[in-house]
Amino acid sequence: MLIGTWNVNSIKIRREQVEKFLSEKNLYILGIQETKVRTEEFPGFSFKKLGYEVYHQGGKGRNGVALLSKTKAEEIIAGFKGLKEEDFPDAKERIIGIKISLKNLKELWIFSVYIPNGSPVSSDYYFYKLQFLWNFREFLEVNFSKDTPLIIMGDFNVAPEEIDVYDPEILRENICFTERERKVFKALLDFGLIDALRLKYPDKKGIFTWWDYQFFAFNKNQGMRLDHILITEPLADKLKDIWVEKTPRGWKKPSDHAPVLAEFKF
DNA sequence: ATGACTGTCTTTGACAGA
Repeated sequence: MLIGTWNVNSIKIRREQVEKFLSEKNLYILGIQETKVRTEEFPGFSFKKLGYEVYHQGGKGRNGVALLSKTKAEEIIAGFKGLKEEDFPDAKERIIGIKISLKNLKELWIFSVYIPNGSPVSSDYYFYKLQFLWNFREFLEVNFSKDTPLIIMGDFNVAPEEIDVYDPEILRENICFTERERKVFKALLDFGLIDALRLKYPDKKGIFTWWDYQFFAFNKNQGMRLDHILITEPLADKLKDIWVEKTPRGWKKPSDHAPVLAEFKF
């Protein structure tokens, strides 16, 4: 079963690319980030006609997360499910989760998340990002355990390690690669989450999911690995392979992010 | 060279993104 995550940077601009991608890859589940439309403005019909159930939470012109699934959700979570919600007013535009039931796995939770960017470093917004990540860990502690089958995928806006950026010296303490962000991301993993790509390819260099629109960054493969698929231990031996699908980043009028796909044996 | 790109709205410039 193939699942994926893709920050599309506007579903209005990228709708046809997502349709094409879904048809070509026959994805079972796709998590989408940065739809940039209100909840009710999501073009659900385009994906329903391809056989997907559609779940979306968005905001006016920004944020917005969706899950497209071949299986109907049994439960849906939007945002932090009440945990310190007053401190994180945009959480419902950044976190969506569904519980589905599969033949060999009767309870699987899947999340599509879009962590705040946090730029500029040391601004109020930067500290909001750090607190958002920390609250996400608390949200997991309250609602799940490390033994729950969980797939948390999306744009975390953090490159965890030096091999996850094209040049750690140039980018050191730049947004998405500061010590503080990397520490909080590690703390999130300490809940019991595994970075699926590093489970399969612990040392492989040059794997990125985002490239700046400027500076011919994609042609030079000057990117960062900001989009992740995190899984709990019960799913580790079910992961067959995981990779970044770079092709859509080379299409005309691309998103600045490429999809990450994972193949599971469910 | 405080640049370079892209998408959105307060739209014909400002801003956010990463």
